[in-house]
Amino acid sequence: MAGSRRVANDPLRKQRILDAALAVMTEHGVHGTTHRRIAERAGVPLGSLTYHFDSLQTIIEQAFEHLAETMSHHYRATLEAAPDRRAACAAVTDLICGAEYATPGDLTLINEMFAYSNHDEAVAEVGRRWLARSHASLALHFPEPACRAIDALIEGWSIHQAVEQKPLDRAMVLATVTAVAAAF
Amino acid sequence: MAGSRRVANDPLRKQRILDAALAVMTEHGVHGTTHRRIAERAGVPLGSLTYHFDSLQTIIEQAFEHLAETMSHHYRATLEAAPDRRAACAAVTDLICGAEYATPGDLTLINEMFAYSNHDEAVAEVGRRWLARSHASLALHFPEPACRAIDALIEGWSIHQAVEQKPLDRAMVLATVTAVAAAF
Amino acid sequence: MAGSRRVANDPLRKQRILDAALAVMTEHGVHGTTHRRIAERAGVPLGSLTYHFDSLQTIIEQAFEHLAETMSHHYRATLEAAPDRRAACAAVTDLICGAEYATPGDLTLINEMFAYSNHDEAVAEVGRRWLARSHASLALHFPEPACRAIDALIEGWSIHQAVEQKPLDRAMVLATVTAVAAAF
Amino acid sequence: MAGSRRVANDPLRKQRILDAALAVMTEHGVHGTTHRRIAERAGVPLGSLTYHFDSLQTIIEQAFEHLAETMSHHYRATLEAAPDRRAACAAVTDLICGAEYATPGDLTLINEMFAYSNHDEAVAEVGRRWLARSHASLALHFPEPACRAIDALIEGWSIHQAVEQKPLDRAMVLATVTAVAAAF
DNA sequence: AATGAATGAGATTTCATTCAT
DNA sequence: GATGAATGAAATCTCATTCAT
Repeated sequence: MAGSRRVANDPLRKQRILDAALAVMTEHGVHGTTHRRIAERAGVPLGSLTYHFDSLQTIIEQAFEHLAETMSHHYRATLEAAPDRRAACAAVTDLICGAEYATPGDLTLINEMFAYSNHDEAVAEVGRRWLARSHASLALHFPEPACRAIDALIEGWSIHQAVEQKPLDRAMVLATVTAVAAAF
Repeated sequence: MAGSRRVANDPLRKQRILDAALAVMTEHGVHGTTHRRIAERAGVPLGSLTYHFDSLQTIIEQAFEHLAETMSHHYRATLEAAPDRRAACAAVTDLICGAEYATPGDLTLINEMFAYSNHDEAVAEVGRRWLARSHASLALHFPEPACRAIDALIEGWSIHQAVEQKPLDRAMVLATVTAVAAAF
Repeated sequence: MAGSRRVANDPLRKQRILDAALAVMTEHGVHGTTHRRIAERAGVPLGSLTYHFDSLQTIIEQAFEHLAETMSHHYRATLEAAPDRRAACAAVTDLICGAEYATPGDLTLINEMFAYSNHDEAVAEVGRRWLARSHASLALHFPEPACRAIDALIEGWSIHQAVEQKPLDRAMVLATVTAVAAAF
Repeated sequence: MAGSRRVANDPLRKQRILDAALAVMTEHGVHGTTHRRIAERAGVPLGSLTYHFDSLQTIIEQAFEHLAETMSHHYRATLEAAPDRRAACAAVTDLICGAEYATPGDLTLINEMFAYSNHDEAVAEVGRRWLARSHASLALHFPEPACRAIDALIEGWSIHQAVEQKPLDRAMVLATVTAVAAAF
């Protein structure tokens, strides 16, 4: 009857669930993330989660995948927009210091993701892809070893900001990035 | 003799529990850490955990505190042993690359700790003290801005190693550290 | 039909749980009332209790609420059926002495409720409403001060019967009620 | 050596424990009474409780026994001091209304005791003795049936005061007691 | 005589997941 | 296709009681 293909009532629901999952992980950490909290946050019925996703673990994995996707794109776009290495150094500095690159909540999520990746192969793969893409984006402007160092700075300072809850000294960051870029 | 002072049957038990907690967190992450797993690992009965600690959260907090303590000491000792800045750069490189500074398991734990610190004020404080002590140790050899940059490199590369599961290029690390140290 | 309204498999379950809770409290007292005992008595799985009720305390509160409701209704009906004050005195005497008003188990429960009300605000409110409704029912036949006195007799003799485990002297009760009614 | 008879270090400790038990029961109810809370309240070590008493139940039983003893004595003394029936009516009214007879906490405890007596034979016996002694004290002034009625008023109004948390109308109480005394 | 560390049984509660509708 | 009532496994935690000292 009428073919069994039907359009979902709420085609954005899966995405809404993943966004809610990220919000819950930001607030409560992976260790405090439950079906119920996600459902409440997303404003969808509880059964909807297990209907759309095999398990909580799957939700977490796909949520992190979505996060990495978004971040990597922004990262890529920012670096592609830089005309030369000097501009690229400034762009990286913006990525590190700027709240528009990553809100405090985003920094929390990145920490959660890298921590979780040690215990979940799918997320580990997401993390590796993230690093590879960052590396590729940086490679538009910097030699290979500088890419690795700059990427470490980005990760490291993300943690520092999350822990210390205060902004970085922009001049110091720019000087460091520039020095590292020039070292190779 | 005749004194009425009671003595613990197993005076090292608290520490054994904390060590077990770290082991469980390494293997399963904070999200997979439970009383039962810790008790089994420590070889103590379940009730022992809540006899010695108010809650699982308390155990996690004190375990991370213990971890930070140990790491900071090693960090400090390594830098104090360096006679001059060149030696200090090499020492930092060892800290970053060397498996004797931090086993893969330790790297996992550090990730867990910084992730958890976003959701637990006591651990946040432990994280801040960790950063402050690292900074102080580095300040034995480097100017203030360089300390912050080097520290970010340490944290960032810790994550990279944990995610990529492969050793860093020692020469590249040393070159980066040296360049950063010279930049200020 | 075809409606998407979900329907409880066992719509009377909540009430069954509350009834079971009262039975357990009768037999074991509030201090011996546990989830397990209630679940067993109600013939429902343990998880069902916390699915339907936030906590054991909530179950106890709602169970007492249900008890008060039932009792108050019977009380009201009995007094409304009395055509005049003489009949009302007889009715009150029946309420006090008659096992059909309150079984020994009910007397126990009433004691439990008033005792518990000193430690739980919700049950305290239930107790106050109970008293107010008793008072209103008595006020159909007696002047205000007599209502209070008669109500005290009902409560007091309930306790006596529960403690002494033997029936009251009906003539003495009737004489007392009549004397109190005439005193104001 | 030196004979094994020794004087206890703290001969009042048993009584201190029983007093603490009553305090805990007043605040938390029998259902919230634990060894630990009693020990803390009494300022004695935990092991002291099981050293002096066989079980928690024993402590509760003896505490209620002590309560009944104290109350009965006060009751008896008050009624013995009354020269005639009129004075006895006033004395009973004082017992019912006066906060010096029973603080709000005492009323709570009496409720707890009668509730608990339905589930503990030893306390049931204490309750029966209490009633018998009250009866005997009242019998100094009133005929047998009046004693039972007056006693019910005392118990009933105790509950009312505990539930309603406000004082009784003394004149109404006196009028009721007088009327009941005159009825037989 | 006295204690408090220690434990195991069991209490409350949470929660991923199942499944009838 | 979708839901939320329902459940059982397991999580956290409490506590009476034991017992080495």
